[in-house]
Amino acid sequence: MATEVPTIQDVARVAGVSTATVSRALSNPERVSDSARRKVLEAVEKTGYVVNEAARNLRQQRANAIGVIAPDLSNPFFSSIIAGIEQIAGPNGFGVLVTESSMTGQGAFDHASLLASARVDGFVVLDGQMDLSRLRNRSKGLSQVPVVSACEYPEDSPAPSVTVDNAGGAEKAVRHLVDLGHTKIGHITGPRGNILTTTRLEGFRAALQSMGLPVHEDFILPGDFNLEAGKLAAEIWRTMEDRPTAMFCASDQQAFGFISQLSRQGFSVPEDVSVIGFDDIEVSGFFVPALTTISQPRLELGRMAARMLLDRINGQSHREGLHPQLDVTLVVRDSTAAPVAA
Amino acid sequence: MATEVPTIQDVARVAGVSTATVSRALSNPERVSDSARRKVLEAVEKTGYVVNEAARNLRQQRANAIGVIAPDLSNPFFSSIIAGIEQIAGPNGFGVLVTESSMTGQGAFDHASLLASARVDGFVVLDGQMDLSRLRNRSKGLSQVPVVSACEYPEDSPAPSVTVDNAGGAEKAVRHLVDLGHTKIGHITGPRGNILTTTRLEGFRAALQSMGLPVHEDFILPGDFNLEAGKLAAEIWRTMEDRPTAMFCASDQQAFGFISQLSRQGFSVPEDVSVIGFDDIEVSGFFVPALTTISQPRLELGRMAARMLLDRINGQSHREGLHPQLDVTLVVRDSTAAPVAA
DNA sequence: CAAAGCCCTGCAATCGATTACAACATCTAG
DNA sequence: CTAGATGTTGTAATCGATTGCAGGGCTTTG
Repeated sequence: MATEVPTIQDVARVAGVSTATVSRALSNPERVSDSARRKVLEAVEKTGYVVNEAARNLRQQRANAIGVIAPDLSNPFFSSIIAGIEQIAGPNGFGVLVTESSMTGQGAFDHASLLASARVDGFVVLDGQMDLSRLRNRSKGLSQVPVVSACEYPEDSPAPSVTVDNAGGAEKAVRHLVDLGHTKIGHITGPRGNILTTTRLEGFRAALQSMGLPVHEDFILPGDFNLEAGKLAAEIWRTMEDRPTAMFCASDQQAFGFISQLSRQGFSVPEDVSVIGFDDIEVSGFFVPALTTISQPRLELGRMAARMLLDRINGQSHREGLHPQLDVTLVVRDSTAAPVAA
Repeated sequence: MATEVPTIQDVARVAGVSTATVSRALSNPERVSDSARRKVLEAVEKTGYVVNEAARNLRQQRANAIGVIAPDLSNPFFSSIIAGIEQIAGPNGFGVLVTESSMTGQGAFDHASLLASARVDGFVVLDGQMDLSRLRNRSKGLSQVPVVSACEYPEDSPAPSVTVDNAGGAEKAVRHLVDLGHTKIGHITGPRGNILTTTRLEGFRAALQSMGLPVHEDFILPGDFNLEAGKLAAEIWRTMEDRPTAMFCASDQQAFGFISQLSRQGFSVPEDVSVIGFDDIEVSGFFVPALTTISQPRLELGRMAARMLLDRINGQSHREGLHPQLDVTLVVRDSTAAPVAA
């Protein structure tokens, strides 16, 4: 029963043709005669032949796979992007190799080289913290590999990237709150040093100013994108003497943490404070209260990144420095409302 | 600048040794002399050499990679398991290839063969719906590949699997509700035909009976694991004349959908109805109200599956039919309470 | 001092596919 | 009828690493 795995030689023997013909019949069907093609297909069926990717990759000098370096796989935000990458890569015959960059203390280095060389034809990097230039300088082998950053991108990277309009999203959030009548608007930021953090914060500041509102530095609370950060921020908010009546959160998860902790303390949203998030992850519409947020096209982000990477792999080199920016949209739900009169 | 990728030949030339020595110096350092090893390492450094995985895989007849077939990447439940797989696979020198089985109408077939042959050394299958035996019969090539099912497993599969104690979890959930004083307990099931659905449902029934409570068939609502299903179930609950005072939901997401829709309709949890979920995904502790649920060791699930698969790949064949079952725990939070007196 | 054993190294075969090239058959046009 | 074009096929080189085998040098032992 446990027979050998059939090779192209076996197929050729069964079909009564050469291996060259088998190979051609499978990859360029129009280049062989009808009769040969039929014989080959029958033989493939009979033997249960599946091409050996390692041999093909070696010969063709390409892996038919792309690597994805994600900071945190269990974050639903990233997994959606990965799903988008899959949607493009799969049908194009590319496998998707996923690694979590947080895995080693060293950063993603060992994993990157694990994936390196003939293993993948390129990378999509979802981790803005990762030092791409170091990665590329690591070895000649790696420096050849095309890279596309998605979502977060290192500021100085020459690699193409696809992002969303973070500043614009922040502005839409602020405008929504202002339209509702808020004037005391706070912000919980993302983690320090993250490009998303800074662009959203800048967008927040710029929006307030353009609407003629002052920026209270006290209303800007340092945070992170996760649930815990929102909880911590809620504790700070509670202790403030002069509280903002609305908070713009850097992520939906953060907003959940914030709301959760507040309601545990007897406050309610949006009565005591309006909350708006960023991301529009799936559960946001089902939170209590349903979360008003800035919706990112996460799947499209992944799809576009994959498309760009595949193009580069296939030699249609976009000029370096291509940085498309996708639009975000405001989704109004139940966590924002007009402020109650003081 | 855009030089060729260095090969082992280049390293050998620079180091002044044969390729055999380079290969040995890198994979069996103790088998070469100190001086040779030093020369090789220097040459590697100088050239920036990275091994070509395709060539190695071809020669060694192994891919140093495992495939994961998941039903839905954007579901945080699965991505946690994948993270666990990664944690074991990575340090052992294995890459992780992820595919979404929902991707093709045909099921995961094309993807499976995409991954097949020398591309991966084995699979972890997270999709219980997938017809494993068909997959294995597809070709001789595939039938050789070791497979481990995790979480969901096809009932008749001979493949080893790692699961959690779903029936036990259901029982813990019911017991908790009974302890609180509930007697009218309902259940929203998972999707039809899913093994998790049936074991949890059976566990639910068995638990009620063992505690001397009747099973109201009307209180068992058909559902799915997602948010929408919970919302639908809430609509049914609302219209019931004799309503259960507590609901055991087949997943946390479902519970969120249920609670969300109820509160939108002016009901509140746990005052009007207690709700308990299953999974304990990250956000559950931050929901409003924080969700009482059955916690699954998701990371450990992935880690164990990866360990079992790696063992099989390395020839330490567990006897076929090994099916470890991990324990689940009850996590009491705020979505359950004693029923209000009628 | 010779035989046996060990360590280290290099030669060359090998993994399984793809593909350049050449050979051959068949067809077309002059 | 023949030169040339066209279409189909097979031969064999090739991708880059690993590894069985054999040989050379050195040490140990009788």
